[in-house]
Amino acid sequence: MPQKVRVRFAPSPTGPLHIGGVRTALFNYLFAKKHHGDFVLRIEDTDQNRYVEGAENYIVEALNWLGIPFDEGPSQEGEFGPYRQSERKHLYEKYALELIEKEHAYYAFDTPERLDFHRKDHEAKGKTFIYNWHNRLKLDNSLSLSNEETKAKLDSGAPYVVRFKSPQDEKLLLHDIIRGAIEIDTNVLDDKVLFKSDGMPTYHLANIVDDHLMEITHVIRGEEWLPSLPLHQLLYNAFEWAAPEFAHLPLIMKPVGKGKLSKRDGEKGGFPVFPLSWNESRGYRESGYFPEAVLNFLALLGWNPGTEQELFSLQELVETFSLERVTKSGARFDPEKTKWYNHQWLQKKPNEELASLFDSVLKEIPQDVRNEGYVEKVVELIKERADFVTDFWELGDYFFEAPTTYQEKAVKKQWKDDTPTIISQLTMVLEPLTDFTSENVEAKVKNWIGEQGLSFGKVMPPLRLVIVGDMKGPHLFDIMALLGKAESLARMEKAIRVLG
RNA sequence: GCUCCAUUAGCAUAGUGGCUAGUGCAUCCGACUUUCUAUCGGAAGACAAGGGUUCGAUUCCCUUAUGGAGUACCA
Repeated sequence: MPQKVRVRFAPSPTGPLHIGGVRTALFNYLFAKKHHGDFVLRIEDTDQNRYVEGAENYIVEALNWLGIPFDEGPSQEGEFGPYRQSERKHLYEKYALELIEKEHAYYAFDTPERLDFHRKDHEAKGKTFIYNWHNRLKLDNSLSLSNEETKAKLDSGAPYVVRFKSPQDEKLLLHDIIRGAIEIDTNVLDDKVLFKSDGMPTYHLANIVDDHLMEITHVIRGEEWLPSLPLHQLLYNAFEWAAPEFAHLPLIMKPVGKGKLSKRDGEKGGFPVFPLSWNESRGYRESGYFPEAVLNFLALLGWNPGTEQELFSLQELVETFSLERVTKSGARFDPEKTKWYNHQWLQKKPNEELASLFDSVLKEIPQDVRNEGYVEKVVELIKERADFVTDFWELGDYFFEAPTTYQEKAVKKQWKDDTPTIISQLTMVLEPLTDFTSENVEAKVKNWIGEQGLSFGKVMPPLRLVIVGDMKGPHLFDIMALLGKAESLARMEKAIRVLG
């Protein structure tokens, strides 16, 4: 019977989740749901020095906002809890000892200062200090010391760490779902610390132990972990545990320049790098992005379905996703494209929903101009050219307030000596209309232009200026119809007074 | 420096041992009987370089270059 798929997202609560972390979470979620498995959130807080207040809540809130909640995690306990490593602290030591027992690990007493000295010393000579087979016997540890000496040190309470004894002269054949086979020579590996002198495990130990205990079947994480894969594989071997499958996701790179995407890029480029706001940094949510759009662009960053479809709902992503179709190389982040995704999702939203979102910025506008579905009709006309709900006001302010000023450049270009006369005559044409629909007004105006032997250019642009105050907006007659006869005529008369 | 990973147009990517290398964003140009950051139509633009293997390579192999990651008692 095949094992149930279980994946985990294991962030460190050292700050807000950034967009790369969110994508890792998303891919884990998609993979889990595709295979009807479990998505586990595990908080990797083994480094007390880097703990940041509020970061864990932030992570949970971000996942919820995006609609990719975890099945098990803190405050959502399953049978594999607890889900914070700090609360699992007591578990790890015995595994470290087991490895020492099996001679896959050893005690090391070297002080951080001493190691630092070695590193600096090597660096000065143009060499790299690696704590492993070639020098471990010259360093201060239970391999170089006799059993008695080691015991004496331990008994005296001397601080120690536990290091992994990486094997010598072995060729390790690793497998990654995205990258395929990876071969590595164990001689270049160093003896990583597994257990710290403060009594906490390092990431490496805690990670392997927890993944095993939590019955994780697939480890899907960022490419920055690829160099740790040999160590992790070796640890599974040492414990004689079956290793999960691994998939290392490509990194998300800066829009311009070198390196991976960072918080500063967002500040420079004026786009969010966090799902939710964090202190001064605005999040995608606060910038007006829909969770659907964020999910959508994130999914297509480093993954594609192999078809030309670009717009996916979460459900469609779950159905279509596969790790085999994840790209191998880093993906440069394109903030422009994220807007396009939001634009697309905005078009899909019902006018009613958009209107109610828009309504909240409209609270200063008197109720009587926005009753009877007026806002919905406005939204219908302007949404096509909007990327965000927050664009609506800029795009359609004239639906709520008559122009108080007229765009200068347009006035210069469009407002000729005879324009006031034309507009004035036009008011008289429109005055008797009882059926003030877009089609009817359009027919009347065009007809009149024809009768007068005028050109469209002489009438239409100034008329737009008069109604809108600017040379923008959707089809002019749609605007006039929605504003209504009284308001349209009032604006025409006002413009004649103001612009003369 | 060392180790590992990658390399199709400005960006994200599809794809193939052999027809004009496909798509989206961005760009430019047209159209919508003259608004537009919308829509529609069109255009331009790529297989990093050099060696092999092969009848033939963007596709397979090697080298170089470039980019990325790691190299902590951080994750």
